[in-house]
Amino acid sequence: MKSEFDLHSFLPFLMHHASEKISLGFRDIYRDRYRMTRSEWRVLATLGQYGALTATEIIAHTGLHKTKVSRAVFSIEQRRWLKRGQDENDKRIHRLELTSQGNSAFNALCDAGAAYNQKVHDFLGADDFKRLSGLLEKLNDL
Amino acid sequence: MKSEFDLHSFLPFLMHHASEKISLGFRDIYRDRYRMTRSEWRVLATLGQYGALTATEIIAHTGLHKTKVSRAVFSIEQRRWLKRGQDENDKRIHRLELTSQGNSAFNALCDAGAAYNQKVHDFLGADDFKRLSGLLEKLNDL
DNA sequence: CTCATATAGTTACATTCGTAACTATAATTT
DNA sequence: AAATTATAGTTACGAATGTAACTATATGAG
Repeated sequence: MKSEFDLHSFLPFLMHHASEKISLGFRDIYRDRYRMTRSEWRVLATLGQYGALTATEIIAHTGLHKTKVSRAVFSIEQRRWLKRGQDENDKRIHRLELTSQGNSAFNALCDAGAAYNQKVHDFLGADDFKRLSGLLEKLNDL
Repeated sequence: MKSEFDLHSFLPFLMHHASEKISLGFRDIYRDRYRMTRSEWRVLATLGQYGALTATEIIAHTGLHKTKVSRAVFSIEQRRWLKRGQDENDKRIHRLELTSQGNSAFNALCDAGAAYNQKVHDFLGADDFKRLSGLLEKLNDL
């Protein structure tokens, strides 16, 4: 073992381990209720939160790979949870927007999500939760 | 949009986003140099750090799914980077241990990993880095 | 205006992944 | 000891993923 290298302070490991734990905990909920993948849930939630967006804007918000977004949009569209609107100025672009059914599903999952988030919040305590959120946001600028 | 629910304080999103950013940054290194997958790198690193382990112990350390570990071990074994030793008392178990070639590869990646980790460390600053590591470790007990 | 380059998004293909079923061995019960 | 249950690890198979190539449209240079 190299002395300068320690798995316990190697951020890619720590992050990935914790992230899997946290995201998989909530995944069970949307997977069991709606048979959604993680990408689909993230796209739904992003559209639910921000309203109409293009695929590229969803990518900017989520960091998802463009093929994941493309497939998730297709799949959510097939459920009739979103509709595509043509953009007048740029025919390459679709304005993606949740239908009322899509919004209902989103709202239902928000409730579950808020409850889940609260559980983590309580576990960490308000201060540490806030600190963690802040640090994670800061990493986005790396 | 539900008022109680905000993507910017929803931990599964924050964590996953940040985690992908951080782990993918380093993945380029082991992927380009050795054509390794993330699971393979994690298994290699775990064995490098802790010495001989069983597959179950690797799972305990990393949180990886058992099929990922099984496949990663097979693949690393094929590179001659690890060897399996039979356990005297329990024939189901293999003691997995890096060969000297495996250790060389691990050491080389440690150097790159330490450099990468340092970059993040410098970006966050020592205090925030330490705080973040601590919070991530705390989440393992959730 | 035409040609070259860039961007938005989709798709084909090969790889990777997760679930569930399986084999082999160990531990426990009766 | 035989039967049952539990554990370690592997594998088959379908689902999800990433890379690279592709289509369509837009933008910019000459």
